[in-house]
Amino acid sequence: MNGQNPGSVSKLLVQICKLRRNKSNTLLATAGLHSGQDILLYHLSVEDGQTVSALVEKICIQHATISTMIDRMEAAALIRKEKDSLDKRVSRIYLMPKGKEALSQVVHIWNELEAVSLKGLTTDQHSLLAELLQLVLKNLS
Amino acid sequence: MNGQNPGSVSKLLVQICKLRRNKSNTLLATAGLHSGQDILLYHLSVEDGQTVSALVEKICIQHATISTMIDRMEAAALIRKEKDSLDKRVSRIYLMPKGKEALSQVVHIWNELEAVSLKGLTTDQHSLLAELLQLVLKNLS
DNA sequence: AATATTTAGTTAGTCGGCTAACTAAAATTA
DNA sequence: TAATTTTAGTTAGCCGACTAACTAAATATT
Repeated sequence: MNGQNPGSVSKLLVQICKLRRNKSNTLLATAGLHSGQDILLYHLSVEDGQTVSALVEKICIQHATISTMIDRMEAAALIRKEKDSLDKRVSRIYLMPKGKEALSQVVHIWNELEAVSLKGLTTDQHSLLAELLQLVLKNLS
Repeated sequence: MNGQNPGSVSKLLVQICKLRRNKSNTLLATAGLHSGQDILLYHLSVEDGQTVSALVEKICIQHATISTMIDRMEAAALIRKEKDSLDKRVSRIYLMPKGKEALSQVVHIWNELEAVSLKGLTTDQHSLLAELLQLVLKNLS
């Protein structure tokens, strides 16, 4: 199944994601975060007070998933959930001091992960990889 | 944070893995499998009757994770767990008919995922991508 | 105005993944 | 041989992710 041909890109992706995720988790743990919470905080840093639905779309996650996630992050004082005054169906999520603090560490963690992943690659290789991954991303979308 | 530079490979990887995983899950569901169970079955197809520890190493997973996974897959009649007669600590895992049947679908699913992911890429681009991902994988190992 | 439909989130239940703490058996070592 | 250490798996508890079924509120329709 794996002779001289280019090899399975899927398998490589699975392995890379597993390793990347493990590394990310251990780093995020030092910031008191769990896997995926970094992304939620990031989107709030771009725009605070977003609705749950808006976050769902940006993170590409299910309503059910983010719902419990938000509850846990609120319990951890990272964020705050508040009902919208006009539309009582919607909830808006706001960053809390502890969330902002974690966020500053998240940036470093992301930079470190990126640096480790691309160690030894030339700028051209980096660009090429990004381009090719863009194509793959488009194919899967 | 994201100007004209090559862009974050990490972000691309995260998005790709999320989409790939979703596609994989829906396909695997048609074979009666859950995420990750395909890989376990594959390794058993390479060598049946492996110990739990051997599978742990090959799949790069935690003992605890595979333990419950095996129980569930045994309950689903995909595999069978048997205590080794010589060393009573170890358990050996064997493919069951239902597992073999699912396996035949897994091959097709993997091929389809690979094809979808690489649609539109030339052979050169495919090779290049695999090479670059190999470098990233090595960096993360 | 009353009914139906769409939209926003939540809850229950399942699965993969992890860590930490544990049992049991084999292999070392004193 | 008896005590210690290592090895193999399990269990409990947590988190992210999903589907399916649900509540509640706003909007559309009749």
